[in-house]
Amino acid sequence: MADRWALAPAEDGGVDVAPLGPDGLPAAAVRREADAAEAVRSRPGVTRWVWRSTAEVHPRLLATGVRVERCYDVEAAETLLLGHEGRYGQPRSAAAALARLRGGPVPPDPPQRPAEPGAQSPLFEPRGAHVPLADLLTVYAEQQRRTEATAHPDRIRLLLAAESAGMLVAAEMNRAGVPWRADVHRAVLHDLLGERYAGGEPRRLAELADEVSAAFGRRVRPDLPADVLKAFAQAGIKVSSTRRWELESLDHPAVKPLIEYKKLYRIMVAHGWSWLQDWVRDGRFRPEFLAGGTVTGRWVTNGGGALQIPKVIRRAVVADPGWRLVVADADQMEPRVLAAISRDPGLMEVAGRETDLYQSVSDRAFSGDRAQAKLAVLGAVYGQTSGDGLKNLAALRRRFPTAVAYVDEAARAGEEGRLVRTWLGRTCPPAARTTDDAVEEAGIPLAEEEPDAARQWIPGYASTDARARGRFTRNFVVQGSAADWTLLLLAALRQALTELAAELVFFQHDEVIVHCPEEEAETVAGVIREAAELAGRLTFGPTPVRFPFTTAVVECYADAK
DNA sequence: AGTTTCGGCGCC
DNA sequence: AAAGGGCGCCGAAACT
Repeated sequence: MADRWALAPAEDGGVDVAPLGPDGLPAAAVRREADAAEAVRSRPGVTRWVWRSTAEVHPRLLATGVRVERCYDVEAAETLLLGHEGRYGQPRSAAAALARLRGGPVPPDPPQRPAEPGAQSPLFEPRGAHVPLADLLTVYAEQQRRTEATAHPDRIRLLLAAESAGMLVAAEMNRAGVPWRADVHRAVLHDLLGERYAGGEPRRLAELADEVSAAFGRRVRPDLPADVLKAFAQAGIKVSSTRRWELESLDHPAVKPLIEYKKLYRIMVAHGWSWLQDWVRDGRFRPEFLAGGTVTGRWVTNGGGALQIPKVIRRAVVADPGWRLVVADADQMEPRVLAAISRDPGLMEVAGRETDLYQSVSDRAFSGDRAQAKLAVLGAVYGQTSGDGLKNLAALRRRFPTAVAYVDEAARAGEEGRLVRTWLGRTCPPAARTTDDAVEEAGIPLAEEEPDAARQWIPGYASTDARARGRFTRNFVVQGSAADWTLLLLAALRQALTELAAELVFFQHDEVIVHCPEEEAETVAGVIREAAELAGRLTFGPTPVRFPFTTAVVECYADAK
């Protein structure tokens, strides 16, 4: 039996701790201790810490170098369990869970804190009310009961453990930061945008704006869509937006400089000099990674746009001297996950090899046209409803009927308003009904004059448009099950890296970056591959599907592809 | 003046 | 070639 302890910060700045028995209840009296880090450090035999919120506790442990093997995050678990029970949108704090148990008024969750440019990752984040240890354990015991009441308690247990592991990894990555060379970043910006005039736009942007204006024969601001649309209209060209793919089809001399301007302008505003000022300190880019930030289980970042770093800017991600970046990408993750969850015999067979899956699919169903095969697979996963995608989808269905039927069924379930789950049981929010219905169902008393407060927590993706919702749930089962797998991957990787100096510094859906001493790099690359296969077995059980990674050992992120 | 929404595009 | 899923971010536009 694993050695489980619970921990809750006390109001006097100390911490309450208690050992837990197999039933999840305290096996001995609660102890008040002065310091959370010391309380953990002095109990190296504990294999899992149960606490309210990893974001609240873990950073202060990390600050003193204390390592936690595993945790159970009660609020992360509450979010997942509520979703599984079809009660998405109800307040998910431990305090709210306790209030529901006791039948008292349920406190709303605190509002999401916006990004704080320049701030370190949040250290002593109070998000959620203080909950005494005894109350926390009441909630925990009830969560265990709810877990056992599900159709697949083993999967839910794994999901809760994986999500908690994700919380640990996120906190550790937030502390580490991404190695970032501000000088290289500035050089890239200078190359792309030219020198900056005081108070004005950079030289290259100014030149392109002049070219656009010259082409139209009047002054046009290329960064203002309304101005651009008007200019095209005056030139006798009808265009409904200034999206790039639409502009590209136009025959007009302004198009080329306009597209170039928009590309560079985008880089300047999203990852330019002010971004550098805000988010990079002491050689590290410090975004705040939020595990479980989306309904599919994908992570998000709060601030810094860390999951959208443009390719050209990756030049600035450089390992420390004597260190390397191990950049690892999962190969064709989504179709491999679809093979694992649908158990389609043909797709499992091609996913059972480590070779390019899209090529294998195209050999079997698309006469060797890899691009078409890839479009067909992604179209099936994303719910493509028109164009070549439909024709390709038919070809895919003939050869891999069980796989396509799996996502079709997910789409149908979504359209009919049924719950849809990932492999481990993360659950898609139910379809939106009217605001009033949803409010009543959630049991939240709401003043008549506050309809906006209700709409606020009805997620936008819970669309009332049945077809849009079908596309969402179709994608949800694949994207979400992939996220299940990546959480287990991160947990396994974190565990395996403890013996090394290496640190996980970046994670983006199907890609990880480990920063490590040069001599550890090959070991790390192997560790990632092993973690991926272990995660595959843990997540999906016995399956022939393989989860290969492409790994590159580089000094600079931009050289990984 | 402050807050929310929109348009467009970066990443997967 | 065409426009399907998930996000975050920015400035401008559209509001209170």
